[in-house]
Amino acid sequence: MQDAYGRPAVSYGIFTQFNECSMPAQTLRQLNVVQLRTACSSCSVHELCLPAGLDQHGLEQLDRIVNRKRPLKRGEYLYRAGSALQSLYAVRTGFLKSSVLHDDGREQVAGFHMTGEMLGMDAIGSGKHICDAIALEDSDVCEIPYNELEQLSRNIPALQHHFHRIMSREITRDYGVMLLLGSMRAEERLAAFLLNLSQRFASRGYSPLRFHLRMTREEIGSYLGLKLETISRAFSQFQNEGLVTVRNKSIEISDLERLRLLIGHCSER
Amino acid sequence: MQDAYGRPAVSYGIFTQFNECSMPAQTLRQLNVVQLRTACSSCSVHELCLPAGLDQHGLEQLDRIVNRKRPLKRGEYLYRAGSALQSLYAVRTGFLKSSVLHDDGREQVAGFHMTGEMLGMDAIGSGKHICDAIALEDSDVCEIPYNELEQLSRNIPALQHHFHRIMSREITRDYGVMLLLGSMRAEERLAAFLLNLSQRFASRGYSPLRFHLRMTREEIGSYLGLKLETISRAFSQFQNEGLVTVRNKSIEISDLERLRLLIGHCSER
DNA sequence: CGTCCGGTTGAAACATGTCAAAGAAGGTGG
DNA sequence: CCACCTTCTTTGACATGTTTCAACCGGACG
Repeated sequence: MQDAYGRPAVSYGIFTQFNECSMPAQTLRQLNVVQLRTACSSCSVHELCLPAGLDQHGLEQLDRIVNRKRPLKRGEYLYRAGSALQSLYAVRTGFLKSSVLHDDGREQVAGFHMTGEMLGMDAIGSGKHICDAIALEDSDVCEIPYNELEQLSRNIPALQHHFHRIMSREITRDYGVMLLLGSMRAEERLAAFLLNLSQRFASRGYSPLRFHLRMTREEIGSYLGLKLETISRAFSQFQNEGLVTVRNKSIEISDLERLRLLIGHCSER
Repeated sequence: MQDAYGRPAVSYGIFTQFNECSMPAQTLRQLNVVQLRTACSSCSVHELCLPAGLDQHGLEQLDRIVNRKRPLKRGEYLYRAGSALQSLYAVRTGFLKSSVLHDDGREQVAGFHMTGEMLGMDAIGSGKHICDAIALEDSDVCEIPYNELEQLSRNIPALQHHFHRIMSREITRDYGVMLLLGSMRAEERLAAFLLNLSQRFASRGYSPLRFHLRMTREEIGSYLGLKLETISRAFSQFQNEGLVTVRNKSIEISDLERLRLLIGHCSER
């Protein structure tokens, strides 16, 4: 069972309807209070954000600290640069970006976040977030109060280790982006970006070959260190070469292998 | 008391001589065994890598797990991409780089590391290092077995929190590099780089205005996503404009303020 | 003393950015 | 449900910044 975007239907309780109807805010808030304790143990995507080796007792303890935030509408901020660290967040459904703002107004998209991914670790160092996190579509996130996570992870080694791994993976991801920004040309960057998305969709049970971009060309460009026109041209180029079929924000990868080969073979820069 | 590079003399026991004389390797190794237990508590730079709130007991426990590695010669690897995670490392003296290698041989320098900075966190996620760490000058590092650190940090909240902060700061640093690579032009990048070095030297008690670069133009270029010729030209440009005086690898910043202004005011890219 | 490595500089090539115009998509309110 | 408005996207022509290629310099080192 899949939706219009080729996403497998994920059941996540009565929250589903919140994205589809427009309840008055008042009702919504009341329901949320009830929802605050929604259990990780019954979450359909918990294998994405929780350690495999977590036993029943550990799960229960975690359930006790994890809250569900009010669903975010497209364009809403999850947190803003400068705001104090309260919690880390795990994406339950939806799609977010985080972006760093330079003093002079330049924006650099630092990452895109999808189901099962964790946000907010940038704030642990200084106690303040250094980037904005913004929903690119209506999204639903779990909130993990940071202090309680730290405390709990002292008692549950598996959780502790898992948390370290998540932070470390953020670091390695960043290194990958640096490699991309520092040494690839435009088409390579876009190919790498598409392949990365493809792989992330695939590991969540979506099609690796057909997906919808949730972000604009400008946001892709910002992430890849390019202008939106360059992104647009690169897409056209890929399409002309029969690598992908682009129709607005829907992408179909026609030749995954050639897309892979493109990286590292189109220049020696 | 300063050395030829304007660095304050750091006393760190009998190890000092290892950098200055050339003992037979055999003798060296024997001495190292004795040195393995060199105490953090007596380390002159421990305020750089250890939490402020660590009490005497905590320090002693940490001393028990931290080893001193054999000093690295210039050009030696601390670890290589692909090697299994054993330990994290704190730079005691010296200067290292970490670099990611792309399949096709392209190298991207992901960071430079100086006294008090921690390396190796990239490996926690997968259990393997994803980058090479190479000494750019003779260096001396402390080795912190990762498993033991994880265990110890469960018992010492201050240590745990400190470790999280260090990882988080690595993430925010990476975001800064992404901003730089993604949205700055060549001269801005170099200015940002120099200012960053300046500030790091300053916080270690060295001069913020005069310092020696430990890396080549090519390594700077790789870090900044530019070619070595571009770095060279940018240095010449800065010199012509009276911003810095460059003589080989020695840098003197003549106009810190104008260097700062340069970032964000030379383009709107 | 010659060689090698790192650095500098110039000229030309090239990739990407900039500016502009026009078209398509998507959301909003009547 | 349509019309309008805004935002996003595409494409072209041109400008610009950075790379590429090549020559040369100077210091370090055997």
